[in-house]
Formats: sequence, C-alpha cells, structure tokens
Amino acid sequence: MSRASDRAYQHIRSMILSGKLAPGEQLREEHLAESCGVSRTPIREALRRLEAASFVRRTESQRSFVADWSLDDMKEAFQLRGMLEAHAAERAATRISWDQLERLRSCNKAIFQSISVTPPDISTFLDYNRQFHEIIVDAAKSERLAMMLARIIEQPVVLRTAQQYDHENLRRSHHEHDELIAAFARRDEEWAKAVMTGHIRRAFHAYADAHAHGGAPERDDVAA
Amino acid sequence: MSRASDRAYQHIRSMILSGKLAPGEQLREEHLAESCGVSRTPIREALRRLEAASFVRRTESQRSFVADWSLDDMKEAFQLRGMLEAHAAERAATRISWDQLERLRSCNKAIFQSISVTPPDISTFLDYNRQFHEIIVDAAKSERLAMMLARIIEQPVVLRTAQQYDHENLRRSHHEHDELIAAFARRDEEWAKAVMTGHIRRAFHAYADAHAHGGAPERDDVAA
DNA sequence: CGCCAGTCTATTGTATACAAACAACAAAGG
DNA sequence: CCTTTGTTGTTTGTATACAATAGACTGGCG
Repeated sequence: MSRASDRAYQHIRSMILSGKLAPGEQLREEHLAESCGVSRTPIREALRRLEAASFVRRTESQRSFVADWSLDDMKEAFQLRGMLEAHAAERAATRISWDQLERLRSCNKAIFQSISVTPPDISTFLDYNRQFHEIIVDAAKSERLAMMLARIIEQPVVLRTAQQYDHENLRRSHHEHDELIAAFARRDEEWAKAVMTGHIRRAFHAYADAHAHGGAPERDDVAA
Repeated sequence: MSRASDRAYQHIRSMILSGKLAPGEQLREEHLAESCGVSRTPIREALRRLEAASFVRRTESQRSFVADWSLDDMKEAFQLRGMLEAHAAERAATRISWDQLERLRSCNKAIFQSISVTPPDISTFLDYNRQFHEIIVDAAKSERLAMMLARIIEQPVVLRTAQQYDHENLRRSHHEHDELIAAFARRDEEWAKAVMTGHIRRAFHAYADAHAHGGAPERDDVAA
C-alpha cells in the first residue's frame, strides 16, 4: 500500500466518498496528479482500478467521470450482493473449518458487546461485522467469488449503510449472525443460504429507509 | 480497439489461450513489450486488465504469471456464471422489449440453420449463440451484472467450451433457447431463470465430458 | 556443510516529454 | 438560421529514462 498508485487510489476514492469530487464531475489526470502529489502514471493506474470498482466511469473517448448512482443502481448492487453472498454462505457451509467457525463465534460475541453499551459502538460493530463476512467469503473458498464480492462491497452504493442502524436493526443483525453460525455448525447449505439472503435483504431495506429519511452517514462501511 | 494497449491485451490474451504462454509462466513487461511491438506503458495497462479478467495472476511482489486453472476453478466459474446468467434471465423476463424478443427469435433461427447443415457450421453457431446471450444480458438492464458476466465469460476456463458439442448437444441448446424465448414472451421470470440454469449446467457437463475425453478445442468461445 | 549477509541483477514503479485524439468553438457556406 | 468543416486547445496515449525494490547469487562465517 505504500506505492504511489495505491495512495492515489485511496485518495481519489476518499474524495469521491466524501463528496469532494461530485458525481458526474470530470476527472482530469493532470489535475488529480497535482492533487495527489504524484505524476500522471500512477494516477492512470488508480483510475483504471477505480473504474473497475465502478467508482469512476469512462466515456468511449476515454474521459473519466465520477460515477453517479441511481436508485435502480442501488437495488441492483444489493440484489447482486445478496445473491453472491448467499452463494458464499452456501459454499461455506460445507467447507468452513472449525477454526473459522470459532472465529465467527468470537466475532459475533464482540459484535454483541459493541451493541450492548449505550450508545452502541457502531465503529467497533462495523469492524467486526466486516470481519464476520470476510471469514465466510474466505470459507467459501472461491477466489472469483471473493473478487466479485469485494468489488461490489467496495461500491459507493453499498457503502454508507452504516450509522443508520437503530438498536433494533443492530440486534437483529447480531441474531442473524447467530443463526448463520448455527447453520454452518450443522453444515446446512440451504439454511445458511436462506439466512444470508434475508440478512442482506434486511440490510438493503434498512439502507433504503434511512436513505428515504435523508440521513447523512458519517462513516463508510457495510453493516449487513 | 486501435489503441496500443488494446492490441497488447488481445495479443497477450491470444498467446495465453493458444498456449504459447504456458500456465504458470512469468510475464515480464519488457519481454512482452518487445513481443507486442509497443513500449512497456501499454503493456502494463494490458496486464492490469488481464489480471482483472483472471488471465494473469500477480504475486504480492507485483510479478505477473499466466494463471493456471484447476478443475475446481472450472466448476467455480461455471457455477458463478450459471447463477449470474440465470439472474440475468430472471430480470430480462420482465424487462425485455418486443424488439429484443424478435432479435432472439431471429438469432435462434440462424442457430437452427447453422446446425441443420452437415457438418454443422459451428463458427456461425457460436457467433449467434454469443449474440443470443448478449441480448438477454442487455435486456436484464444491469450494468454491474453485465460487467461481471463479461469477466467470467472472458475467462479461459469458461472459454473453449466450443467445438466439443455433438449434434445432440447443439440441438438441445437450440431447443433450450426456444424455451427461453417462450418464457420471455410470457414474462415468466421463474421459468426463464430455471431454463437458463439448466442451460448453463448442461454446457458445463458437456465441457467436463469433452475435457475428460481430452479433446482439443480449435476455437475459443462459449457454447451455452 | 549449511546458513546468513551483503551485493548485484533482474523487474517493476514513477516521472517526464512528446504524440495523438477528441471536444469545443469559430467561420463559411447553404 | 442551421449545418458543416476547419482550427485550436485540452486531455489522454505512448515512449523512454531513471529510481526503487524484490530475488538470486556469492562469499564468508558458524
């Protein structure tokens, strides 16, 4: 991560997420280079990766713009994420190791603690939540799947789900994780898949509700 | 496509598919540059794209190697493709336009003609088959989905399914397409999804069988 | 004989200069 | 007044030189 192109990637990404670069705005390589304090070469590489992650869109004439996301885009991304993550859970059910299962348990224990205090420690919740899902994707043992999920989860639409959860949602999230663990312990693919589908779907509705109410997120992360 | 980086991409890709670059072989930028007749800059860009498409793998120290594919990788890719393409069919069922439906019909008519001659015109079959699936993905109206599918279909594992089909498989493929068209015409999402799932699954087994028999493909394309 | 350190080479990362392409605009013709 | 075409400026594409870094090799030491 100490390479200039990586730093440029993170820098541009955060500028997009923070809104410093507005959706639809054109990204000029030279301008970004100046802004990031590097030359155009690493900027170009960062732009390609940002494009692959759907943060940036390029016209046929190779000009880059900050991607803007419609409501349909959001639905799409969540639908895709739900499908892929359910598939991951299905695969993980028969492949997960005892160690990974144990780590899921301790993750969810930490999650429980983070939401048991008042006010809930959302930041900690998010960290462990991310870990929880990462363990599952890892247990699914499919690099391609992991790659695709990483790309979707990275996306601005799916990000920003956090901070929006009320206590009820946090509690339900924790409970669903418990159910996932139970499904994994029983090696029940169907169950794991079904629980994960519902889990992501609930996350989507929580996001949609929060979005409708116009709340602004303070931190970017997934909260499924 | 006339840009040097695009030509480099195609050139390296074809060298990988043809086996001129063996799986596991290291790819040196300078060497490739010489081989493609361009400088390292467009090669670097091509390598990043090839990496995103899983043709190329990079170590943590940024060295590039031709990806090699295990049998599990193959299964994985087909599973993912089946899931995504079924999802595409599901979405397409309620979104497809009359014009697109008509184009599907004419595509499948052309497919029928290509397999009615002796010997079957596999090349034409493949072209129209690709068109057929493209129309469906297009009708699904999900850019993200299209992007992901494009990436999977591009992959060496999923490629090379062609030329392997016997007459029976070709006929069944045509018939399944007809059933898909019927499902679309009735706007029946579930039906479309189910047919597509079986369609891709059959393609997988045809591939697996052909692979087991050790047949060598002469042309790279998908034949679902 | 094996192992570690230092050096050296091979390979990738970055900066910069120049070339090419595109978009915006202006001018001329219908 | 609209369309079309040429011109100009802005932006991206490519080549090349140089810097940094990871791997390989060699020599010395335990």
